Amino acid sequence: MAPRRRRLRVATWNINSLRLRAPLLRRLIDGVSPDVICLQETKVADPLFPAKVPKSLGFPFVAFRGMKGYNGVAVFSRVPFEEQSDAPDWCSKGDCRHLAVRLDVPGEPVVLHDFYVPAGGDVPDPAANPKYRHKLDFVAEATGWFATTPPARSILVGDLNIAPLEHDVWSHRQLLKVVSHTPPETEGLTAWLATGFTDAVRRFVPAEHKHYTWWSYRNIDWRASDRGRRLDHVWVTHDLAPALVRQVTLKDARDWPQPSDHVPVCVELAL
DNA sequence: ATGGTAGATGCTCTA
Repeated sequence: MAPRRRRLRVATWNINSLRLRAPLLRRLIDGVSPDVICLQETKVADPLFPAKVPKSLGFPFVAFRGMKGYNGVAVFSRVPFEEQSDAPDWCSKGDCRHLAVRLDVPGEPVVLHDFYVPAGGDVPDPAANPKYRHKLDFVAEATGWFATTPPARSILVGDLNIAPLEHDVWSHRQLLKVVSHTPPETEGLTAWLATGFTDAVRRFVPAEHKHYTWWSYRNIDWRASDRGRRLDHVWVTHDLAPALVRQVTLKDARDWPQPSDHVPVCVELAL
């Protein structure tokens, strides 16, 4: 029997509270018909995880890692998967920022990483700001891990909290000293990418085009001021790059009722 | 140079 090609759509979204915004997942599903949804900032401890939410939306395969109040990641899937347990506890903090699963797709499995990188606080000085130091350490540790465990047939998504390119922010010059776009962060993220990945979204959106996934709640009119940043990413290993079909960034999600400050990003592959 | 909003939590932290 000839192997059947299969389209795989993977969406990533910083939902900023799963329990509060679960109703919005219907809009995400109607918008991009994802096979897999990776969430960040679920903000729910595991014993309180709303298991009915993914089931009722038609996603029977679920993994989650959460804690009280902060952080938290989850994967909802229509495709069977096995959770990988060999990933490190980044920076030994046990703070629920990563899940890795092995998707049971036609052919060899595809490994999917869902990351929530620390935001890093306000002051871009690792000596004065432990949150910024943690962020840089986290990225460096992930870079080291992928460098010594070279990834293949892998997808890495998530809120990486860094906008690496000049046109991933509304003003490159004005954000060079703002956490999310400082040289130590963008250089760190570039080194992590270089452990074996390609930036899937930028294969479809030219580097000279402004492209954002996050707009602050603190702007009265986010669309008019358009002071956005591209903090949410989809990377694929080089062996999967030829399979990339399209990307969709659901900018309209920023205007959904009671929105997250991040919008979903979805990538489709023809495996 | 400043402050603006949002969510979980519980007299404040994180983003």
